[in-house]
Amino acid sequence: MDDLHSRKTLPRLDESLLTHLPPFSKLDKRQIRTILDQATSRRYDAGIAIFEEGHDADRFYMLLDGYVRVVRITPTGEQVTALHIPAGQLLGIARAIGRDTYPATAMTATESIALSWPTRLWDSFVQGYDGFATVTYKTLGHRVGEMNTRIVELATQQVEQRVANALLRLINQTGRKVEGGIEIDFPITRQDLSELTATTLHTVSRLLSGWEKQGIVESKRKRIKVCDPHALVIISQV
DNA sequence: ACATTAATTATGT
DNA sequence: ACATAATTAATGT
Repeated sequence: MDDLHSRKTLPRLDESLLTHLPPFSKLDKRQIRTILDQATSRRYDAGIAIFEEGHDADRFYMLLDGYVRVVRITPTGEQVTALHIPAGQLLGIARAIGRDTYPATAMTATESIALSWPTRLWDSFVQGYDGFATVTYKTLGHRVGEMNTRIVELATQQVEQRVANALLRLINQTGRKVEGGIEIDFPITRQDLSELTATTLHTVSRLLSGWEKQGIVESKRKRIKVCDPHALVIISQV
């Protein structure tokens, strides 16, 4: 509410910001221009809530840089991370699934910047822009699919397989190739991993220590590198 | 098979 | 120096 009127003379956003991103890739320059002119851009520090579960979904967002964790808070106050969203994807699109409040909280995992639009523009985006609807519903479908498989994992697999799977997904979606392995591209703690897998940070710590001795992973504080993805695949399939 | 508790050590500002 | 992160062992369900 109080951060909007500080943007009178925006350093005019460049059109190339959006031209490559799937939801907008089919649009011409003029369309992108009007979309950008309606957008608000904002920078977020790491660990900040972009929006919170249950609040009025007054805006929807396009993450331009950084990573965001979609988090749900249980009645007992624990956090459960539903999924991670990398730069270049939409978030807060409650309107797309017919809601007027956000179903979860979006926390920045890194310093991030995002564009946002008032939710009342959503319908005009869907109707007026070719490819916007199909692409967003595709990523939406992908997300529920992922959450679905995670639910199955939580119900059927045991802890070691779950964190192995979580690590594999993380390096697939947000992995960065580095010497001798793939590293997760944002700071992640054992606590974070435990929230992803519904276990404790202690168990995660033990597992990682064990894997580290076997040369499967390597980790410093807030950094995890997977050296032998295949070994994790084996573990995850026991 | 895993959580909880607690004590200890390491690491980043 | 201080807070936050990670490890480790012991005990509990």
